[in-house]
Amino acid sequence: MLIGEYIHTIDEKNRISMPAKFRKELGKKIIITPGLEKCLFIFTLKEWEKVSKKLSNSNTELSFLKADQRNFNRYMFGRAAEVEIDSIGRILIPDFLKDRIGLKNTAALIGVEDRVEVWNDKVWSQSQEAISKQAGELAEKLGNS
Amino acid sequence: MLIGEYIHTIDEKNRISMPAKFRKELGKKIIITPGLEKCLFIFTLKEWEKVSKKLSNSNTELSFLKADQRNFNRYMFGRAAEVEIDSIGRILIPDFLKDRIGLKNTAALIGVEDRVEVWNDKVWSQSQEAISKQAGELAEKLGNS
DNA sequence: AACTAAGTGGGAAAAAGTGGGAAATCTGTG
DNA sequence: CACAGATTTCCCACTTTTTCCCACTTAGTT
Repeated sequence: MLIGEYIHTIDEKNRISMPAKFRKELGKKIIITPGLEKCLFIFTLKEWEKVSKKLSNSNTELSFLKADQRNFNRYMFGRAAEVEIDSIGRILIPDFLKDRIGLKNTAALIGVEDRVEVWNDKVWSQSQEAISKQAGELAEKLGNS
Repeated sequence: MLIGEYIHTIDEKNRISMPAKFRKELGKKIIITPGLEKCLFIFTLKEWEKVSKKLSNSNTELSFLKADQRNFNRYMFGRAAEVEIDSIGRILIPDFLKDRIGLKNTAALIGVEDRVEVWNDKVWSQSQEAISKQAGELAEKLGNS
C-alpha cells in the first residue's frame, strides 16, 4: 500500500526521485496522468489496467453520461504517459503535465492507497490545511454512507 | 487491550519509545496516522487493515471518482506512515506528523482500546481536564443512542 | 546494595536524495 | 548527406538522512 508524504526536489533536468518506500511497489514502469484537483496521478501498470478497464466499462452503468464519459476519458487517457524509473529511482515528468499543476523546484509526492499523487508542495500544504479542518466532518459523512 | 497514559521524550532524531506494556500487542510494525482532534493514531497492522478497508471502497468502484472520498483518502493515507519498532521499542515519528500536532520534546502516549494516541503532553492534559468535566454527560448521551 | 527492566542518548555504517559530467541520440540547417 | 547544436540517457560522486548498534541512566525489586 502506498502511504505517506514526501517532499522532493525537481532538478534542472526535470528529474524527481520516487521515495524509496514507494519503489518496490511501483516497479520499473509507471503511468502518469493528469489527476483530479491540481495534481498528477501515478499508477503502477497493474493498477492502470484496472483503472482503464473500469473507465471504459462503466458505459453500461453510466450510459446516460456518455458524452461526459468520453470527455473524461480523453482527459485521463489522452494525456497519460508511460514513464520508466531509472536505476536510482528517478522519473522524468513530461513538461505538459508539469505545467498543468505548476510544478517548479519542489514537489510533494503523496501515497494514496493505490496511487501516488504529485503536487506543487505549497498547493499541497494549503489544501491539507483546509482538509484537516473538515476531516472530522468528512469522517462522519463517510461513516454514515 | 491498550490502556494507560505514558509521558515519554522525543529525542533529536525524532525517536520515541513505546511504553513497554504496549510492545507485545503492537508487534514489530505499526501504522501511524493523523487522528481526529489534535493527536496521532497508532494502529497495529491488523487493526489498520480493518480501518483502511472501511475507508476505501476501492473493491467496488474507483476510489478517486468522488471528491469527498478523494479528500478523505488524501488525509488518511497521504499522511500515514508504516513504521518499524526498533530492537529496544522505539519508533520514528515523521516530521509532517510531528508538526501537525505540535510535538516538541515530550509526548503523551495513550492506550485507547485498540489504538495508541500520541498527544502533545500539554494539550493532552488540558483536553483531559475538559473531558473529565463532561464525562458524566457524555456517558448519558452514549447510553441513550 | 546489587540486579533487572525501561527509557534515553550518541556514534558509525548504510541508504536515500541530489547534482553534474560525458556519451548517445535527436533536430534542424547548409 | 554531413555537421553543429541541443537534448536525452547513462553513470558516477557528493551530501544528507536514516538505520543499526552499543552504552549510560534511572527507577523499581529483591
